[in-house]
Amino acid sequence: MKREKETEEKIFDAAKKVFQRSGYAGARMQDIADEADINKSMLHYYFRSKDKLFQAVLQERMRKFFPKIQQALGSDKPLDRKIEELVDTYYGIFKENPYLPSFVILEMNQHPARFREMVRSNMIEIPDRFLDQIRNEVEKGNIRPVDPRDFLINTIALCVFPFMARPMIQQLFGMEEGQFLSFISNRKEELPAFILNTVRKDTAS
Amino acid sequence: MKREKETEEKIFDAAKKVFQRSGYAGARMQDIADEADINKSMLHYYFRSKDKLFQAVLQERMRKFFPKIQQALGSDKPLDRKIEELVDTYYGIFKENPYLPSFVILEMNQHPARFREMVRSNMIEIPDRFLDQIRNEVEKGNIRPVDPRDFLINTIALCVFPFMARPMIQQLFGMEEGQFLSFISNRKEELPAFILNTVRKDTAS
DNA sequence: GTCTATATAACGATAGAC
DNA sequence: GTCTATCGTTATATAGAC
Repeated sequence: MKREKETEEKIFDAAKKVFQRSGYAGARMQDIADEADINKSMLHYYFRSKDKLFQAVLQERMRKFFPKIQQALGSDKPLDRKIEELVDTYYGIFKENPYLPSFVILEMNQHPARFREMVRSNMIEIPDRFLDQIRNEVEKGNIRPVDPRDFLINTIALCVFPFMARPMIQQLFGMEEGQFLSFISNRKEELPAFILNTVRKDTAS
Repeated sequence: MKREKETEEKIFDAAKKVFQRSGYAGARMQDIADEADINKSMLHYYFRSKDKLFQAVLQERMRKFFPKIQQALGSDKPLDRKIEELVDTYYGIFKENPYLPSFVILEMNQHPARFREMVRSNMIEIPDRFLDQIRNEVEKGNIRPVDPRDFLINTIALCVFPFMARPMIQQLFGMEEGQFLSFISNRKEELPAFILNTVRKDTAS
């Protein structure tokens, strides 16, 4: 039957929405049922427990997004093009999933063991090609001597942070929704330069 | 009596710890009581409700830390010295409050209205002196044309992000606690350069 | 598979003795 | 002020009719 798949999917989509907005502890099974417009019992029928449903959501979110990042990091493009592509990837993700960054940060810190296990079991790791590329650029003298891990953290931080800190940014700078979106959109243009500059070589050498 | 203040303080300290680690929704009054080694009823005797206790904690956290940031931003130091001082300030705070960044992000996104009201009522804002300073450096041609808001976001992102993403960083790079701390400590030395470079002027002009 | 009704446990909060 | 006992609610989860 078609109905079967449909119900499970409606529940799952609703769960993604609610868990991302409220986190595990803040989410209510009833909220998810309401969001899916489905009887609360069905949640247990399809997923047994809140914990199981959450695990499924977390897993799906990770499998959907990390590979995209990994792919961008692991491509054979030159560094400047790679960073542009990475910025594009991040913005594409967050445009449609604005709660994703704070959700990941929340669950990562709340249940670090569960989170790490999920990273490990999904074989999420930083492509060697990227780390080697940075070391290579340093050796060639194109960028200044830098720990590749620092550079990666700089990159992700500059991409991700504005989305996580959105409420504070809007309050401090008096932005409405639309103003924030256009600010973010403008920022995107500057972002590759910000990122690459963090490791740009001193010219007064 | 001395006992009075002591109990209230023990509760408050425990509440800070538990709320920062677990967030509002994830925190349990019993956990706080246990952490304080005090009867659960006392929590209500001194603070009436979980919500009131949380508000008190959130308020205290904000009043303790934001002024330090504001002071660093608003000083009359030259930009490079100011950034160094700001990095110092952030690291000083997070060294003793590792859960603070993720806690703020969590509550900011979970209860944006309450958060904004608290920002507003505590008159937390970005010192004009800082924004003017950036505009001035742009005009003088010392840094490249940049929205002061972008520069501020870059600064905070590069300082704060590693503390929020700690579990992921440790997992991806296979770091133990000690290794993370020494990584963070090394990073601190590079940070002012990373930050200032994001807006450094092109030399190929 | 879907619904209603209900079991069961957890949690915030209060009453009342001391 | 501090404790024990307990109330009232809400949350997850299950039983059972259809």
